[in-house]
Amino acid sequence: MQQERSAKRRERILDAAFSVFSQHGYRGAGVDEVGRQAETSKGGVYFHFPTKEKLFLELLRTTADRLVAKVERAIGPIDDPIVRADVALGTVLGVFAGHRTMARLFLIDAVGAGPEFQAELQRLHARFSGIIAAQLDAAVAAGFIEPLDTQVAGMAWFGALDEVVMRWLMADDPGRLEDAQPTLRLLLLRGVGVDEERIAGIAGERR
Amino acid sequence: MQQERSAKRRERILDAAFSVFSQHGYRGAGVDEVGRQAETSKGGVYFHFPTKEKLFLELLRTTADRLVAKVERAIGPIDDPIVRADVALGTVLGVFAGHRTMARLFLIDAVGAGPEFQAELQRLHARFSGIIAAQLDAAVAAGFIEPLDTQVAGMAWFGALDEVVMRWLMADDPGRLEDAQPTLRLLLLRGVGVDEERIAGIAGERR
Amino acid sequence: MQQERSAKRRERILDAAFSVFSQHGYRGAGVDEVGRQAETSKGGVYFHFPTKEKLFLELLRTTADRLVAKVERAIGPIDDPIVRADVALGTVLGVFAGHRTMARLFLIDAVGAGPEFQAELQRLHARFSGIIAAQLDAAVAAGFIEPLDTQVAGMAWFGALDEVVMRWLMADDPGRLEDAQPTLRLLLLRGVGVDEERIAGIAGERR
Amino acid sequence: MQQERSAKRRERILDAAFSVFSQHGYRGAGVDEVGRQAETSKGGVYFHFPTKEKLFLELLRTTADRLVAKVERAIGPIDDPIVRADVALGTVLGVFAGHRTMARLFLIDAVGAGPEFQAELQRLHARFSGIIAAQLDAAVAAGFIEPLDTQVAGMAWFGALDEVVMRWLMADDPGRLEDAQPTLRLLLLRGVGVDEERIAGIAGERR
DNA sequence: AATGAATGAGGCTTCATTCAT
DNA sequence: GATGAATGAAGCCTCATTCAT
Repeated sequence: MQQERSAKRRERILDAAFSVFSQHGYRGAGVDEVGRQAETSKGGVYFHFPTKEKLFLELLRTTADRLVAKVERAIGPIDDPIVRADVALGTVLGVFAGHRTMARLFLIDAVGAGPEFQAELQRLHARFSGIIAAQLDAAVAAGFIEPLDTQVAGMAWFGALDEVVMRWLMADDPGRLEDAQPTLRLLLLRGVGVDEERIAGIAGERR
Repeated sequence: MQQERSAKRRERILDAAFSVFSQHGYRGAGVDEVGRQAETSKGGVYFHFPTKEKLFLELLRTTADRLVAKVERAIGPIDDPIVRADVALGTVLGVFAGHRTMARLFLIDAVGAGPEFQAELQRLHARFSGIIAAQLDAAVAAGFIEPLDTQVAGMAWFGALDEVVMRWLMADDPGRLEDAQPTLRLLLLRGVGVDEERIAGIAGERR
Repeated sequence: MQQERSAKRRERILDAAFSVFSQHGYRGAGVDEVGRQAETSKGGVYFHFPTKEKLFLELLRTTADRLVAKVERAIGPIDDPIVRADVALGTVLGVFAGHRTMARLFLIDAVGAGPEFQAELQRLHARFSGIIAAQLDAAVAAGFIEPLDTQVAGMAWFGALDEVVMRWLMADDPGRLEDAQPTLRLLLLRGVGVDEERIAGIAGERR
Repeated sequence: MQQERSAKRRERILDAAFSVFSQHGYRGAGVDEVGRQAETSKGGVYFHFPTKEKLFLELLRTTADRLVAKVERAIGPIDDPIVRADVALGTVLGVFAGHRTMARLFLIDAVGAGPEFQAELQRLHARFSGIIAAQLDAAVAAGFIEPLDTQVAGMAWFGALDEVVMRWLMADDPGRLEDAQPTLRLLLLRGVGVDEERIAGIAGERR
């Protein structure tokens, strides 16, 4: 019973931390504020997490897990690796579009949290570009596209997505993030060598 | 004479600020440390710059100016817009490759420096993606590629570049950044619809 | 329990602030020193008061309240407005005589604390001279003295008192402040037109 | 020739110091600002005065000298000590009325300038109240008023004047300082025992 | 478990003073 | 004589962390 309560409190703190870190960055975020948003006290936060940095790390890990899980759920039932890559991209785009603050947390820095944290962030980026790269590898193996450096391609995909989202985040008059998707899809799929006909097919399905 | 000395000192401070901000981010950087690296005192920094934020802003502006100037010098004598875009990308890549710290400053964000700074950073990203977009517009006008949303394409190019550089920056064993260029070029040029033959031509010239 | 402790600490800080501000003036007082004298840390002070200025303001307000209350208690049971005025003056004189530092805080100014503070100081002076003026008004109404500008008279009384106390505060060999009271009383009462006989009566009572 | 220029520059610095100290108090005044208002540099100030405190002290002394000289010039041709006292008071009032800033410098503190300065300020107050006391002594000797503690009376006079001026200085809507003079004169002269008839005579002359 | 008071290192900034030119 | 760049101590304030209750 109390365990439950405790776990719930922990969760509330993570949620609050998410919100605060997203808005102020690691260095700018205050533990006080996290406590306040979690409807707890500063001491409460320190009961559940030994350190501001550990709190951030855990936050990053769990949030990343949720996001990766969501992507994997989305591409699970799909066979065509090209479509899988496209859906992965679209899913991430969609999540970010719906959660501006999460986007900031992931895409905007967290400089100042020490090397341990930087490593975690890198791992996160690597997971996403790795998912893309895996689909591209499969596409190469299936003969759908010519061989290429899929690692770099994965990074490029993720980076392109990242920038578009970031600019949208910062814009005064954002418009709809989804409007950028067709161009992005065309650019990226064509970039790795998918022929135009197939792209048109994919675009058609998901219109 | 003194003016010269003063100007030189100012420059030294900017250099030091560059280094310190790059390593610790805006919030994490200390004015004390900037002074120390500039072989000056804290007060010396404040004689030349009224505020930590203003110092950062000026740094950003002047560094951006230098970089943009370098890119424009590089593409100046070239006519073919496709080649220009490629050269612009290559130049930025090269500069970053030679200055890891500058790359961090530009690409890793600096949450906590206030909205004025965020705006400046956005302007910077916009300048670079704008340069790309301009070349793509010219290429469309010249009939080299099919029409597309060049704004989004510019962002995507810059973002792809950004991510590749970032990952290289963070890698334990970086390898050579230039090795990623052929893949990136292929991906991006093919992505906007440049035909493979022309890409091969460009790649050949610059090999 | 904790509330009590906290309140007590708050009080200790106010006491310390009182002492430090009195000795160094607003600008010259250091928050560090306030903490030290309160047997707390700088942070402790800032836990209870958001700002040096707010601390000063609160100090001023509460001390003024106490002083006014004391004066009002002293004149409460007295009917004759002339006597009331005299007692009010005597009370303030007595309090100052017993608390040199408080006197400095009230009478020596605190340039540099911002307009909000200046206003509060003015309000304080106005309260005291207002109390005097009220008694004089009553005395006029009762026909004990001729009509006169009681506002100016109140100021003059307070100012005369202020200067005498100040000089006593600053003197190398202060002597007893109370020794000045008979002269002051004579001067001020006669000044507003109280006849000598009545003055002698008052002076007799309180000798 | 150059001596003249130097002396003139010194004078300009004193003038500027006067203005700056008046506005910000001792602690709040900046040497930089003094230099700027004197159309000189900080270094220039330090060439003429070894220290901020010495500058302030000299300023105080010379300004006081001027003021005392003015008072003495005003009362010089007058014989009746009562009138002399009254004229002295009126002169000071008039000067303050015309120079709000000077008034602040003299009447508002200068806490924070160290004991040497406090002593000087005291000396200044003592000079003025001494002038009054001297006239009162003469009046006693001449049999115009009954004997009394003229030291205390002098202080009281100066203090009353001080407070009235201060309140006028701080008021939102000051009105004319001179309007307070009749009440003040009546209060103070009657206070020391001048009979009403004579007061009426004095007041009549100067109306 | 939780609270919130307390701590103290460290951060940005100001400013009196010095000194090379 | 004068300038203004430079110094560094000191000031106000923030905030991660600890701890008595």
